[in-house]
Parts: sequence; C-alpha cells; structure tokens
Amino acid sequence: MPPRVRFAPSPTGYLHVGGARTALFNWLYARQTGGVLVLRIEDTDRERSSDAHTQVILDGLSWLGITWDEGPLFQGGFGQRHQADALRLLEAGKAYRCFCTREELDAQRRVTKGGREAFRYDRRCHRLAPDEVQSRLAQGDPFVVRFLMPSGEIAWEDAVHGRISFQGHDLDDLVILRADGTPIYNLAVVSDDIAMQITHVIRGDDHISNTPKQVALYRALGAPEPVFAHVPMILGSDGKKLSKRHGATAVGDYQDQGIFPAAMRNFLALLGWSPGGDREIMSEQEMTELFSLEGIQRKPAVFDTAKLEWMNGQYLSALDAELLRVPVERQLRILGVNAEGRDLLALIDAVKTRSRTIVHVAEQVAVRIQGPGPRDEKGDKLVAKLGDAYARNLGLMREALEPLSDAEWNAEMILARLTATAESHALKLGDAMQPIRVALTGGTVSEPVNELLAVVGREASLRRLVVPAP
RNA sequence: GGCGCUAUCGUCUAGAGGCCUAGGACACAGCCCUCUCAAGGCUGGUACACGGGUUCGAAUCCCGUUAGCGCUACCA
Repeated sequence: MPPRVRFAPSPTGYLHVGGARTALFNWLYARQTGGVLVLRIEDTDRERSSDAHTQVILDGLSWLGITWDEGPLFQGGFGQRHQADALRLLEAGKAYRCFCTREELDAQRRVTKGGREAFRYDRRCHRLAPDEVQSRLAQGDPFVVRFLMPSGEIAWEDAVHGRISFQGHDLDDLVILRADGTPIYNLAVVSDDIAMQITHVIRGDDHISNTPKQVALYRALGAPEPVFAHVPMILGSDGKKLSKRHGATAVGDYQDQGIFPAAMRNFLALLGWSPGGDREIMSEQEMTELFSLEGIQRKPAVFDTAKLEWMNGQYLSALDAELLRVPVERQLRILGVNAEGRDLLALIDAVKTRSRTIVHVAEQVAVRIQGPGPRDEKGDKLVAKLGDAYARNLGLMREALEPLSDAEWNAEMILARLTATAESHALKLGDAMQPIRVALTGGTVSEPVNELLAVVGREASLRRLVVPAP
C-alpha cells in the first residue's frame, strides 16, 4: 500500500517558509514513493482562521509547484466525527467529563506555580461519583471532555530522531472536547489522520511534545500508529525562531523579490536535508529521486538569504532570456524605463549571468538602456562610494538593527540605532546612511538618492527600511 | 521549574571507528580579469562545545556537564 502523507497548515497567517518546507518534504516523499499527499486546512480555531489566509497558503503552495492529490479538506467540516471519537473514548472509560471552570483551573495552576513540579490536572473530576456527574449534567453545568492519560512509557521510533520516549505521568489529561463540543487540536489531528489513513506524519520539530499525547490517543482509539518524522525548525540569523524581525518570512515575500519557485524549492529542500555528498543544485526530478527521511538533519537550520539569492542566480543564469522577458518588462515599468525599440532579449542575455534576481536583471538592463546618462557627477561619486560602504558596513547595520524588537521597528528607532552604531565604531557611516536617513525622515528623495536606494535596497532586510511593509 | 530535542567552519552541510593533518557550498579577505558589475579565475583564514570513558584507534559509540531551542491552553 502506497504511503499517504499530509500537509496540515492552520490558516492563521501567511505561508511561512518553515511551513513551506514541511509541505515540500511531504510532497517529495509522496512523489518519491508513489504515495498520496493530502492537504488539510486545520481551521478548528475559528477565532484566528480566515478564508483569506487559506487562499494565501494555497497560492503559496501553487507558486512553489507543490501539488496535492486530495483536498483541500477542511478540518472544521469533520466536527461530528471528532465528537463521535471523543464519545467513544468517554464510553470506554478512557476519557471523562470535567466540570472545572477556567477560574478553578487557573487557581490550581497558581498553587503549583513556583513548585518544582509541572502543573498537571489533578483528576478531581475523574473521581466524581457517577450520580454526581448525572446530577451536574441534569443541572446543565458546562463541561469539557478530558482524555485519561495512561501511565507508563509512551515511545515511538521517529524517522529522523530515532527512538523518543516520554512517561505518561509527565503528561497532562488533555482536554479533547471544549465545552461547546468542538474538538481540540490533538484530538482533531488524530481523528483525521486515522480517518484519512495517513501512514507518515512529517511535520515540524515543535510537535515532538504533542506526539506522545497523540500516540496515546491512537492506542485508545484502537488505531495503528503512523510513522512520525519530525523535521527541525528554521531559525533566523540570530538563532531564534524565524520571525518577521528577520525580514521576509512569508513565501509571498520571496515571490515579490523576484526569487524563482525552483530556486526557492531547491534552497528550502537543502535547509535541513541533504542528499549526502556535495550535491546542491538539483532538478525537481533529482530531488524526488534522492529524497529520504534518513537524510533529514536533526538540528535546526538558519535561514541564509545570501545563499538563497546566490542559488536564485544559478537558476537565473541557466534560464532562457525569452522566459525572462515578461517579468523583466514588468520590472522595467516599475523603474520607469522605456525599453521601446531595444533588443531586450540581447540585453537580458548580456546581464543575466551576473545577476541574482529579476529585479537585478532589470536594473542592469536599465543602466544599459539609459547609458551613463545625464545624472550628475556628484551622484555618481556617491553611488560608487555607497557601493563600497554598503558591502563593508552591512555587518554593522545588522548589528545595529537586529536587537530591535518588532515594537521598536520604526523609523525613529532604526535611525537612532544606525547612528549610535556608527558612532560607537567611530566609522564614517554617515555617507552610507544618508539615503536611508532621508527616506526614513520623510525628506525629499532626490534623483541620485533614488539610485543609492536601489543599491542599498538590494539587501532584503534593508529594503524593508526604505519600503516599510504595509 | 518540569518534560523533550539538539550540538562539525560565521551560515547550509559531507562524515555512519582508521580513507580526516575534517571535504564541498554560501559569506568573508587578498590578487587577477574588467568601461560598470553582487559574473568569472586563483589564493587564503576559520569548525568536530567541554569533561570523562569504551577501543590498538573516536568528529563518529557510551555517560556526564554546559549551551541553545521547543512544548508546558477549553491555540494550532
């Protein structure tokens, strides 16, 4: 029987590069083994889910060329099955009703807080006498359904980590059904994965601690357990979980920056997976042939934009100029350059091997069309100067900007940090920062300064400075 | 705090006991080429977290320490 895998994002945000990579691994595995990829949208958290987010995720996957065989299925549509499964557990004595209110639970948490034990529900409602349960039910008291976590070892053979083991008594009696009868994540996932006959669960490392709970649920429900493969997280350059502060994290951001889907796919595949040896640039077919769960890395990987751009350049150089024409034309329009009467294909051919993105190709084509042009001499000098300063001071800029929290990410703070860093290093960053300063303080951006911005703005993180995300 | 995961150049990684005075790629530095260029060529520096074992031999196996990360909801 061919494997059945699934990608199960929750539509509470954009398609994050980490999610995209998880989808990619599932896709590669399905393609390689002749299996089936199910796309399931986990929208049980109705507060945070939205149709718009679902669409963005679907678009992102399509852009990356990740196709699914079944779905998209919406978890919200399976509420009845989830409830039925919870009921089965309840009737089998493997789950129980809990009448504790949130306030009572909070109070219990406060008691154990500060102690050396973790908070675990004390099962007081499990000890309720049957007739008391009946009377509270008759009274109409709201209740949730809790899973009675079995004691003893719960272990599984993880396809990337090897054997992972937890003790049942370290795990809480998790709530599986809310007071309104809707399911909680862990139940919904297990119920769905069983119903959809998923054989391999390939997902992020952050789910490792959910897995023993889910394994216990599989056993209680009498269903065979799938193979679990937990892939490592993707981190920002500071070793922290990748977030907006690190620059672009949504797949759509890279689409906007002129990254090719094939390059993104190749890059993402290599983040946490290696075919062994020195292979790096791989076609879709090579990737699917070479892919294996054993080749997945155990440690988290840092997302390196510079390497992504380099890889994009490799794909760009190999692409036929004809395929580049439309996107380059679009980019030229944005730059306000008229390519009428020019042999655009020849121009693209001339610059594509030394470019990294479509944006870069268009910029170089623009220079060739306009020539050295009528720009003023002062501006030229500044451009040259900034080019050098840019490379040299990039590290310093990172140093200046990375400590900023999301809340501090505004023009004033950025400007203050840049200035302070320049001063603390006793370096003449002033010239290099001039265009940024002008842009940030809302001053008039003159023509030469626009050129400077184009140079500086090539670094994604800095582009966000001059063109703040809406 | 508890539980769990992880640990090779700055980064992505190769490496499954001797092939390792640790290889490749990105980045970086220098030189060359060059009307521009983040293209190309050459050269260079930088890594097995630490401490104990096991073994004739350990980056590779075991234990401990340290550090990082994840989870610890009627979120997913």
